[in-house]
Amino acid sequence: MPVATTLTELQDQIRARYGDLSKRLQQVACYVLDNNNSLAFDTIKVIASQADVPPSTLIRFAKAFEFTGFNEMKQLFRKNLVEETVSYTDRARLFQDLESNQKIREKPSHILQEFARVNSQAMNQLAAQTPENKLEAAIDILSKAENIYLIGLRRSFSIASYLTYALRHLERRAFLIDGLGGMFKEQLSMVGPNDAVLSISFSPYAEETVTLSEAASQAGAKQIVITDSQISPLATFSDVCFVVNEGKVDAFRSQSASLCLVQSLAVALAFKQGKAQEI
Amino acid sequence: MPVATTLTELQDQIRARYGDLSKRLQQVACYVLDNNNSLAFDTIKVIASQADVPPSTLIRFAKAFEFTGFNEMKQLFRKNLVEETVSYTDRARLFQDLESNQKIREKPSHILQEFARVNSQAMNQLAAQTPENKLEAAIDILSKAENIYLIGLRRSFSIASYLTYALRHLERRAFLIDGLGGMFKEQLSMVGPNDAVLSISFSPYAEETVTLSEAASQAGAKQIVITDSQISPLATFSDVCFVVNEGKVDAFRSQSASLCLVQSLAVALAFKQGKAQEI
DNA sequence: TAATAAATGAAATTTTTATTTCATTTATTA
DNA sequence: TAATAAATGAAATAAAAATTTCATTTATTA
Repeated sequence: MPVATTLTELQDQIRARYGDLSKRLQQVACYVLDNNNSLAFDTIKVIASQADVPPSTLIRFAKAFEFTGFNEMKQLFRKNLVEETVSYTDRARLFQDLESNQKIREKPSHILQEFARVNSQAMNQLAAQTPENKLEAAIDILSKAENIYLIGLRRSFSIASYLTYALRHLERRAFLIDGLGGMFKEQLSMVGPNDAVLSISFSPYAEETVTLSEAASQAGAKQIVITDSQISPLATFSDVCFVVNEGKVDAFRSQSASLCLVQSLAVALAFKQGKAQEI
Repeated sequence: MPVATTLTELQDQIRARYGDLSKRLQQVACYVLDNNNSLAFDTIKVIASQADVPPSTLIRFAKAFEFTGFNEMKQLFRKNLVEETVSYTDRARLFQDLESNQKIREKPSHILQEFARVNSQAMNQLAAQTPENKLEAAIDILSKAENIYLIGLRRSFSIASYLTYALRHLERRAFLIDGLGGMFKEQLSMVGPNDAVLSISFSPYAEETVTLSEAASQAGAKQIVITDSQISPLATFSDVCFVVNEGKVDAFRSQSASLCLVQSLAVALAFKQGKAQEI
């Protein structure tokens, strides 16, 4: 029997062989099957005392399932725990380590596959980590705003322009600050306390975005921010701040999670307005 | 200031004191705020090398926030990860049971979760169904084109604008047809046989996109098309046609798969050009 | 039941990890 | 700019972990 590479696999193996294990190993098996978090986090010593066996038995157990040591087995539990929440940055790095074959890494289909994988993970993480009340707060701001200004430059421009499109379809007064004709400031000059500004900016933070956000903040407008770090310069002015951990393939940062967030906001707003029409 | 007892508390403290920290400690602060999973799992050595500081700095950081050592701080991250996983699982189950409950279906967090799920599926399907040779062909066209014109209106504008941004960063001569000043035709008037046109359009197909594509085709330019059906009007003129099946939440069609495709094209092109710089 | 094999656990050993120390660099202040 | 303080990082040390060893117990079988 080959060594298990996922937690599910391992659990199946344990159940299959349970009857043949010695008394002590059965005791370990029970603990292992029922305490995933403990296995992921605790040291051998702690696990041993909780499962009421000596440490050496744990190592015997791991070796009985073809692992080179207890730590190797432990990795399955960690991987499993992380899968639901991992920042895809870490995963991508891991993948690089394993996948040293340059020829394969550069194949377009492989890149597409990697992006799909990485983006899935990033979006699921976003969904798991974004608290209900932040979303509610953002939607509340958007639904009450007289005018909504969208700021997103360079890399973030596409996201901002999508949201503008969606908001317009919801018949909201949405204005995309695009700096056409160099008129950044002019485009925001009418912003007031009844308005909302949604800014999107990722490192390296576009200077104009920060300046404009600050200006809007001083004008008393409500601020929603989408950014990539808790200490983004934009976070300071924000009423609601979404920190999005985007996926990466090599050095290439994705945008999917941000797009997903923005779409969700638009759809939730549509429901709130009772306008469930197509976007 | 008392020692933090939850991750949120710690994050607040870090943000509050960020400005007063030394350069190295700020560097640690950034890493700590943005890499929860790494903090929960990795050893000091690993974290230190990823944050690019010596191990001792990490311990200084922990002590600066009143912890007795780094491990004490680490516990907050572990606790948080475990709690998060639990609530995530619970939520998922809850929604399955109550799928028909309108109140829940309209909750923003549910919408976000649904989009994440649906988009993951769509992207993975895209990756699985897009043949290598189509990708190769598209990249070949892009890499040989003298000028690249991007057409995407309304819903597709954000995707087109993202690709324009990416191509510009790869130092390709990319031009976004945005119809500024009503000059659609004029923007495309210079297109010739050595150029490529990439059109993006989904049902209902924007009339201008179809017209422009046709014109470009007659001018002898290579055509890459991203659309949602084999029988899209654009498919006719195309040299390479990607059919993307986007995810939907209720009637709301997503864009993630298209974005994923477009990013993959850009990255693959970057590799081909040997310019693996950040996009 | 005696002889043998398998399982077990305490303790020693090895390995890894966290922490401290201290010489050096960098920033601040007089 | 000299003097002083703060910050830094390499390397030593301390602590803790994982693993192995081996004497002892328990089970198996001739």
